[in-house]
Amino acid sequence: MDIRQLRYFIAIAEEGQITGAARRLRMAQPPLSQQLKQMEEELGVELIERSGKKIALTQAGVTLYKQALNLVHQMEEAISEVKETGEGVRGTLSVGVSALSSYRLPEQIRQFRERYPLITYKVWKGDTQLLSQWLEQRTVEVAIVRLPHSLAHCTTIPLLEETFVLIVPVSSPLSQKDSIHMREIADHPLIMPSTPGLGIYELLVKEFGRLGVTPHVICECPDLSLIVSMVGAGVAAAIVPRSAWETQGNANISRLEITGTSITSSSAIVWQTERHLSKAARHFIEMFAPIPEQ
Amino acid sequence: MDIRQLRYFIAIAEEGQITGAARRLRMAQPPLSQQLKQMEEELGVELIERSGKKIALTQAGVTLYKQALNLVHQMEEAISEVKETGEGVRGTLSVGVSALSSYRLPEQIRQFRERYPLITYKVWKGDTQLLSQWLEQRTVEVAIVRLPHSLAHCTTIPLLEETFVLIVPVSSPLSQKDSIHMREIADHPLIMPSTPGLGIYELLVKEFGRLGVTPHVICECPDLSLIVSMVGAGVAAAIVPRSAWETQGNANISRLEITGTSITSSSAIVWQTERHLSKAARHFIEMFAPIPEQ
DNA sequence: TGCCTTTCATATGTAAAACGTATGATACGG
DNA sequence: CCGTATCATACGTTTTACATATGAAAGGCA
Repeated sequence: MDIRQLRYFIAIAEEGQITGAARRLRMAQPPLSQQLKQMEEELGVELIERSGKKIALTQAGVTLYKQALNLVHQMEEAISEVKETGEGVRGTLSVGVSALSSYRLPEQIRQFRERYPLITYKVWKGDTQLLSQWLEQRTVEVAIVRLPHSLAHCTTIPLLEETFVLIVPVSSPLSQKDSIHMREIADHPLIMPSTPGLGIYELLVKEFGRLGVTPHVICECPDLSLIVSMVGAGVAAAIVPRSAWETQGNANISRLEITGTSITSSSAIVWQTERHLSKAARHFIEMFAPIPEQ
Repeated sequence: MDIRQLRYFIAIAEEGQITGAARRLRMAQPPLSQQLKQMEEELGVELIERSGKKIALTQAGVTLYKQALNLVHQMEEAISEVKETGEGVRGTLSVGVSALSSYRLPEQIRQFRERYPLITYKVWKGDTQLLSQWLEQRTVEVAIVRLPHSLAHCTTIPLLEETFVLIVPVSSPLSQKDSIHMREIADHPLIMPSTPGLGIYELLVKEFGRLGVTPHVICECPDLSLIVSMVGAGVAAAIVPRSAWETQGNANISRLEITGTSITSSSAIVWQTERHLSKAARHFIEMFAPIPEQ
């Protein structure tokens, strides 16, 4: 018993005759009679009542008809779901994010969902070491990290570059200003974003060095929302990517533009070069940038 | 795409390799690879990731696996349901009853349900003319009537014979007695069961005639429960089959054995001889008596 | 590293199954 | 009563699923 035979039976049941059903199925009548007979033998049940010219469904026939409708429908549903999954319009996307990139993910997912509303997500958050492990084990297919990173065997596509801003508590005298020179920042206690393996901390320290000053770092923290909380609580000021301010900022915090420097940071989307990318992941990446040929 | 291929894919997914799946399916490995390839082409989707020796399901593969499990299960359910219907352990049984037999039907159905709990019922109640029409149109498959009847082209199996009893209101002086002679009944006003086409009325009248008396019939009624109600209300006495008293009797009614006669009545189960009987109907009939060969 | 084993893919032949054509049997309608 | 329509049977053809033989490539082990 297979789906083809179920389709045959549906046609027979709905046409009320074998000849008509055969016409509808664009096939000859004898093989259809033959298939019907075969089904009856396989099931050990009469499916139609043969009284001369006309046929009528037996009870078993009615049962089979209902079931067949259902099964054929389900089969079609299944096929289209598999196709959609293959095309990446449905499926599960596993994304790893570093702590310093995670705050942008919700917006990225929101945007992606507009185009591919059937995709579901698994989001993992961890430091570079964990991300590397997850990429290796295929726990995640893609990761979003801060550049520069130290992930091996990966293709990296940088996302939008962004400048840094200084966020300060509104209680601070600095909150009266609109901007501040990089060199001047070194005079104030600072909280710095820092995650093992991520280069932002080194990048900033090197830039301070180029300007001949040493920052007064009172706290390193890998979690941006925690940094923002600390600033909001009046602990100190912090240098953070502009988008971090835009998404996490609140009334307790003021933002100062940083002058006298041109350092930027960018997130990047990363995946293992040699391994297979699901269509969903491919689409996700392509939302930001074209994927280079292997 | 058919069920067979779904089974193949389930084996591949669960074994994690094609060779092992082929072993489990008791077939050679190449045709299985071939079928898998064919499915992928039909769906336009990669189902497994080939990285050398090992295989892993793609997202589309996972989707298909889940769907396949579901579909194969549903197919098996459907097949067994159809088989059960064909064997008459499931299905719908349409029964017609004459008014004079209907009061026994609940017990018959209760009994039948013990053996075939999956059967559902459609019960129709009407006079002989209607029953005949219903049998003809296949509105009902079988009918239960009082003998003798006048149904054409039907096979009749008599059920248990039963004698008649006289039921009287407890307010009647007759209720003091245990039995009464048939001839004596003619002295009292009577309600008689009577349905067009059913022979009970004629049977009883003829019996009175044989004894040289004429009954004093003040009411003819085709509905037994109505007769019982009337007796209970003190309208008159009534001659009814014994089982009618047993099932419908109540505290307002006394029963008297009838002596001086040996007339009996029996219900019978009836169906159209030349037409197909569903297995459910066949089993229902066989609960009471073996079905004669055609 | 090199060899062996395991696994998947390809090629080709064979057996089975589905299908089409031709034809016969039977019932319904004019 | 005959013509037409429908289902069943018989037989040949095509398609397709399967088996065998063999090649390619990757992982395991010395």
